[in-house]
Amino acid sequence: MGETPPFLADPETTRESIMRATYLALCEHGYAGLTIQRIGESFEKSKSLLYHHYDDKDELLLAFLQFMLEEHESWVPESTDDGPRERLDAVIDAMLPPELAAEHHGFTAAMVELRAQAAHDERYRDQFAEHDRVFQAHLVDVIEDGIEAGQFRDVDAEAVAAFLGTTVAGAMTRRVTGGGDRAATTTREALESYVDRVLLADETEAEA
Amino acid sequence: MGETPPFLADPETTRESIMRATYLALCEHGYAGLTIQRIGESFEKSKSLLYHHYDDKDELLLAFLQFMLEEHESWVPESTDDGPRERLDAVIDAMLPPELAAEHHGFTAAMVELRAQAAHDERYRDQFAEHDRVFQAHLVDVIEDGIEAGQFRDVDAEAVAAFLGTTVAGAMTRRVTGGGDRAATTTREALESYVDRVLLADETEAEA
DNA sequence: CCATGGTGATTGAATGTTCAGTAAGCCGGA
DNA sequence: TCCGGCTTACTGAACATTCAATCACCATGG
Repeated sequence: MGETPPFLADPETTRESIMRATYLALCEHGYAGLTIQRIGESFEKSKSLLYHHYDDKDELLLAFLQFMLEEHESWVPESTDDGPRERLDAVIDAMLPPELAAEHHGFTAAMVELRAQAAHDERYRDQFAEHDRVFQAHLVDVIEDGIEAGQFRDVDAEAVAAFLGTTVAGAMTRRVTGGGDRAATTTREALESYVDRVLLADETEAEA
Repeated sequence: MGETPPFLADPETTRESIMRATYLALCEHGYAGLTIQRIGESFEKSKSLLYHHYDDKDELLLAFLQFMLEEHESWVPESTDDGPRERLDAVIDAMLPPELAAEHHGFTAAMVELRAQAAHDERYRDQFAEHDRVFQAHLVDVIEDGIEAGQFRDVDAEAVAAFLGTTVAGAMTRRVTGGGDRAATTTREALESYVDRVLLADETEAEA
């Protein structure tokens, strides 16, 4: 424990340092076990300083989600070198890696917990709605590029992206709240076959 | 607010009454806002009596989940009259109704929150793993019946059921944590088309 | 008279939040 | 260069609240 994604490795401002501490505390204790005290313990400065920068715990966590979303946006490799199919696989891989490393597990679990807060808190709901929009827009991009490149069938990209996003969200949730990794791996296989069927059906139909 | 499913309508034992109170409090306040006090307020007897019947809050909630699962099992209509396709649609409808009534919304949201607890609590994880098993077994039943009846293609029922279950879980989650009902309705449409494609492909292939 | 079901007041711990105060930079003027 | 005032970063201790859990006590039927 103590690993962070690269953009959190060596924070330069105090706020970045707080984001890092929040990340670490979330991974270690989950949202349910997250207290200001615990964030303070992963923080080189004092606990009360958190209140100097953020009004309250919720504002801090919302800011954390916003921060992660922004970093995530500026982090997507955008490797247009590969073909559309490879790019699509890469996106799914990023959200649903075949083997969930121990450190990633804590963070994934915490994100599932955080998302659940959206069920009764509008601010979280807005935040995750935006997150979903960004993720889905990315999927739409990849799919439409594939269509223009003549590699994918001329499907409704929005609809396919929404479906993929929903299924991936379900698999992420199940992976950490139920049957374990098997839920994720079988979902990946099923998605492969779905993509084959729906997006690459040209060849399949040609075979028929 | 104040509506309950039929099996909770008029509790006969004190324990059933506690389950009912828990249900009502969960719908009204969500898991995040659920306190023993609030359960007590939806309960005709006193709050301390809860501790007479359950050791602590967690035991009560776990018992509640177990209770809901058992009632749900004994509640499935098993209408074998309809065809396999109709039965499958009915199952999906039950989990993902096209219009989420206000009262159902609170309960769905609470279940999403409750499931998120499984991310850091093994007892909840076991509970929801069992829930998923039961639900998926039901789907497998319907699919296998459809295959035997010659209405569905000879697919891997386990795999298809797992995929459906995951997607439905994702849609339920998104419905209450993000984009609202649109996530659920588009997912339903996509699932329809998936079922057409994967399970009923005989006719489609015949057309080709 | 005691076991079972039930009550209202109380407590103790956890935790978010505040606050008075210190240290450290910054800047314009003498 | 040094000084005074001003602002920002930061701290430790205390405060206020929430909430699960308990306790002493009551009632009623067998």
